[in-house]
Amino acid sequence: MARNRSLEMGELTDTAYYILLCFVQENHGYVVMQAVEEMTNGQFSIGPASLYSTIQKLQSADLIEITELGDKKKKTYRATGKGIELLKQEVERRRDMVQHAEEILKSAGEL
Amino acid sequence: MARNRSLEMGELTDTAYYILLCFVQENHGYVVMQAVEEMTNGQFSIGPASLYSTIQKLQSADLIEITELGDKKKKTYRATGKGIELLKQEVERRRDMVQHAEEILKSAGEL
DNA sequence: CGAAATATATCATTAAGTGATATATGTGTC
DNA sequence: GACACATATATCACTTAATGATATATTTCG
Repeated sequence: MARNRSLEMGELTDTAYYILLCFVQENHGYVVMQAVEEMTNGQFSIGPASLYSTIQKLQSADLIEITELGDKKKKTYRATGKGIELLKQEVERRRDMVQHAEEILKSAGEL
Repeated sequence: MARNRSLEMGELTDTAYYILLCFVQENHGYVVMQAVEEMTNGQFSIGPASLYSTIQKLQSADLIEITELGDKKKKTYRATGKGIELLKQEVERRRDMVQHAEEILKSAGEL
């Protein structure tokens, strides 16, 4: 859902949502690719190009931050307070999307 | 989320999701703009450019069909069987996305 | 050592979303 | 009947998001 200027608008695309979610815990970028694949049983996957370009955007928007650990060669990231807040908001928005659909499908006899 | 080739991959962007949802009931395209605005209390909105370009894509993918009514001047659309199935699947995917986030946020003490 | 997994990065391209704008029809009202 | 306003559809040019392909270190372990 490449919704235009989604971060500026306070919206997360599915890709950004999953990446931000993985950084609620301090993690390497690489972990995201595996974790999302596993979480969704392969339904959704994020490749390196999407991963690292989205990480840069999340960082610019101050939603994640680099957390330098002992060794300087690997980078780890963690969601900022602002990132956590946006994530919660976006969880809520998706919950609403599910509810909207349930109502309409139900009243059409499709559920 | 402008997830690339989302329709081919069997995924709906948020925009496509809401448009398809509005066509569970037979409706004019125009209704979508108002209904989404109202449903989401203005949080999410779809302009004419997004609306009609997405309608064309949904139609090409056989997810909605034109239903010619009495007067030939207005077009109404309705989700196809295939469209309803994909919509249900995408509702489920979003439900999962919410659940994934709840688990991680909860175990991080953020919920 | 050598292979495989881990980890990060960039380039060029495709797809999605949008702002701006145009146009026609319908409805009510003064 | 003229005017304003909402309804309804459409397209162009542009920006942003996502990706495929590819490259390159580093680490782990047999």
